[in-house]
Amino acid sequence: MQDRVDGEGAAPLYLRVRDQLAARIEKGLLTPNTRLPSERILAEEHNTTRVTARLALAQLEAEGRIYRSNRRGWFVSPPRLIYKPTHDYSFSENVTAQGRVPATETLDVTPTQAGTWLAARTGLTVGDPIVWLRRRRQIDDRPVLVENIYLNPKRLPGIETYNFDRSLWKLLREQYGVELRGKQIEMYPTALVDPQASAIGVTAGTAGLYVTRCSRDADGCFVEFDEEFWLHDALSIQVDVS
Amino acid sequence: MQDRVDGEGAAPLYLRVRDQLAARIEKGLLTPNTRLPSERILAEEHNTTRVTARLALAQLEAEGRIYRSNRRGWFVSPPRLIYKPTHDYSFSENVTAQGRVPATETLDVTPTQAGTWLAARTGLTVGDPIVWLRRRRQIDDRPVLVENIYLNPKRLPGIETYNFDRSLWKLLREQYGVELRGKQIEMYPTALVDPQASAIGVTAGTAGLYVTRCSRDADGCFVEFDEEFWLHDALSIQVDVS
DNA sequence: TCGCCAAACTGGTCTATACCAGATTAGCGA
DNA sequence: TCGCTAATCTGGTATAGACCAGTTTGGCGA
Repeated sequence: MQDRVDGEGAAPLYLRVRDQLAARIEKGLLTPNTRLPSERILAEEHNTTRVTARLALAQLEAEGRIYRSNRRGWFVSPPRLIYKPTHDYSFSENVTAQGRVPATETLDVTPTQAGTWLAARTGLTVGDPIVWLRRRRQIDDRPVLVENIYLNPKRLPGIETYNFDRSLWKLLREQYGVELRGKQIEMYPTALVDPQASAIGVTAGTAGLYVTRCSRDADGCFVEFDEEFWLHDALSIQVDVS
Repeated sequence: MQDRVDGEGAAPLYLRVRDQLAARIEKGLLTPNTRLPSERILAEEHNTTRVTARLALAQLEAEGRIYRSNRRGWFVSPPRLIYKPTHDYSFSENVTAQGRVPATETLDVTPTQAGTWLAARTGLTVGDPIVWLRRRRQIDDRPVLVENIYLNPKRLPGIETYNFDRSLWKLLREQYGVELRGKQIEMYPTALVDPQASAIGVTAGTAGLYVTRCSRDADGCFVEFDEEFWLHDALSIQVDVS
């Protein structure tokens, strides 16, 4: 009731809080990966409550300008990684080339069999052997994606014995002479839910981008199916067609 | 305090509400474009408050399973439109081919000049003439995107005199003999903010997908630059590479 | 039957508060 | 100096209301 400076066409309070924070970021007062004032402080600064402060923060989060680290605070998002899913660049090389520091962790390697879902997308037959690989990848110590990779052991015998904390693309090329040719890519924005949200260390419901990629070698033989769950603010996709 | 059926590892209440709604949708009890129970009803059904009910709804919205219509209620999302930005399909044909009903409205046509931002992305020089076209496109009466199109009048003389409530791609081909060749596409998830949010009729902060496309003809001459703001649940992107 | 208006209903915004669990930090004791 | 503990701080979840501005609907009157 106290400080209604606004005229008739005033924006909602939470958008004004948003604007004030956005301005601080644009002016460079808040730089990438620095912590924002806590929700309680923000609420106090604007004579409002945490609920409203959180609305403003959620808005900026949806825009990809800030992100949250579980119970540690809100941070300014770094620039998006430019990602060209049609290229064979390795994640590590791509991240490094953009002046960032990549890291990869293998979460799990399991030999299994193709189910109906995978069979329909790869052309395999249900029951065909598959090596299922789960990895988490980071940029500058921030986990930005988890992935499920389904490898074809018929084309890649002994693949499960390798170490996967490096470029898979290099491994395929150097050890198996694979030249990837055909690729079908599909992607859409969606929220990350468990188990992927937990694996990345974010709350279920955090905005993400779901990307799948089916790769074949020069003979059209199925090599790998990749399913990536990205944080929505971590990347910008580029595709060039000629 | 009353109905804590949960053991020690119970999920938060808002996720249980989410699960119950998600199950109703999956079972087909709630079909695309039908209205969900109101927030107050949902809160009552689960012996909780609107705040918690809204958390559950926001979760499903982030997943792209439901959408909101301003002060009318929450509705089940229809399937995503499959969209291949590397193809020259017209929006109308693509939507029709998937059994849906498309519509296009021209919001604005303005002759103007290229600014630094557009010049950098198109190879034009600052000050070059441009025809700026704004359109809104719908699927089954739901607005799903707004777009800014920047046309090159040097390559397309008299372009501003046409009606744009139809396929631009057909217009270019039939009236100007344009065969689009080179294309640079960039996209990333972000929230829709004004003026795009208002133009689509959603609240600022609604999740979206930002897509830009720079098209050239067979001679490499710049034809059009397209900037699309999609609702995040309305589309699935597919790219095939060979 | 038709058109209008008021009531009822919807989500949008907001206050004020509470308790929890995990992360961080300050300080104390070995 | 080092390591541990306890206090403090953070966001996560939740309650219980309130008022507003559009949308829809029901009923009344012409």
